[in-house]
Amino acid sequence: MARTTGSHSDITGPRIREAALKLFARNGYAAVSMRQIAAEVGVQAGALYNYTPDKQSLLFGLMESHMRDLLTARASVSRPDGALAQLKEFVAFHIRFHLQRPDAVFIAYMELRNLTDGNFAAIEALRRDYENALETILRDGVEEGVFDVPDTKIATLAVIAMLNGVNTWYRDGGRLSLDQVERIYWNMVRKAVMA
Amino acid sequence: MARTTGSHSDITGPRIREAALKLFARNGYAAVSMRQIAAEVGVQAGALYNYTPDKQSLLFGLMESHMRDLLTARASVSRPDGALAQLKEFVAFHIRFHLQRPDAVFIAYMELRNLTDGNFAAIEALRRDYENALETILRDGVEEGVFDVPDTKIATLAVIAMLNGVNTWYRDGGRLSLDQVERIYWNMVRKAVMA
DNA sequence: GTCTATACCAAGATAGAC
DNA sequence: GTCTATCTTGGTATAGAC
Repeated sequence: MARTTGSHSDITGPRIREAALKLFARNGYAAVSMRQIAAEVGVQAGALYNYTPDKQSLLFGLMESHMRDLLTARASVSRPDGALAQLKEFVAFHIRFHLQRPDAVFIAYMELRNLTDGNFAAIEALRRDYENALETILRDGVEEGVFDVPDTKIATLAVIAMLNGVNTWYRDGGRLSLDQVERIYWNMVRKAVMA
Repeated sequence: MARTTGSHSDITGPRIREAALKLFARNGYAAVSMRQIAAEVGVQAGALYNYTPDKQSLLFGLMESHMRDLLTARASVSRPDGALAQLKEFVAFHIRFHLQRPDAVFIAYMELRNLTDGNFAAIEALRRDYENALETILRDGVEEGVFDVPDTKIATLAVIAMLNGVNTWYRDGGRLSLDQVERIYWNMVRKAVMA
């Protein structure tokens, strides 16, 4: 949809971010040009620089928003009693949240190496915050005697790695419903860490 | 190490592949230039084209070699009796093989989107072969009654995702020895799929 | 087999008109 | 706020001398 000259500051910004998200996820940050992003939005390349100082900031903004959304969403779900119930809630939350925004998830861990050092550190700090939420649950469960894991840090990374895998194969309308996927993964996670 | 004019066909080829492997893993295929690879080897950019028709072939060659190495290595390990013992052997094999070549592993699944369609299909076929080896073990175990998983395909992907996670954090000389890592992951995998 | 030189093109980013 | 035009840099790949 080609655009003509005019003023659209209120909608162009978000559209640039949407276009960049989609293109970065599909082709990779380094392989996507500012001209491609502009074409997707329907403006000329120069116009992008009214909204971002440079390409790197565009990438960082996308990743930072994603991580903050994740932490905010996680902070606002109900917290049941007991480590087992909390782990179940975490698994459900993680799967649903990540399946709802596959592009952002993909970027958030495929494009880490394309961040400048400072930006990388900022994203890593947010990621660690999220991992710590899960590790706390696992540690509590070990104390309660309901979980048995020799190393909570490694168990944390293992569980997250397993859950992230869902994003590589799940498709809406596929063989399994979201509820089924959630149940299957919850069972594997539960058994893996149970005493 | 700058090089002077001369003939070095027998060593330059492998060195180009090594340099490309390292640089692609560190910075990403799209972000690495042929000039950078040449500089790493110590030749001029034009000389690379005596060894590869283009950059894409260089990437594909690296990924294909890696996948073939994986399948060959997997085919040549001893196959114990019983699904439980085979799963244990698989976990140990997978962790050790992948930790021995982190750069190739990283490329093999981060750079899939930079392959042309035909090259992508070839790599995916090899990957499926490897996944099928694990799925066969899980199916056998379910038949034997030693495993209980509702869906062997998903369990396969979940186990591989969990094991691949080791590559993101393990470092030689770190807090845990390779044997410890192997034991911890084997315990989680075993419990996750056990009846 | 490698070099130097270069053709050709596309990248990120900026300037100034409207 | 967006456009057109352009600057500058660096990309892949090739040609031809040594």
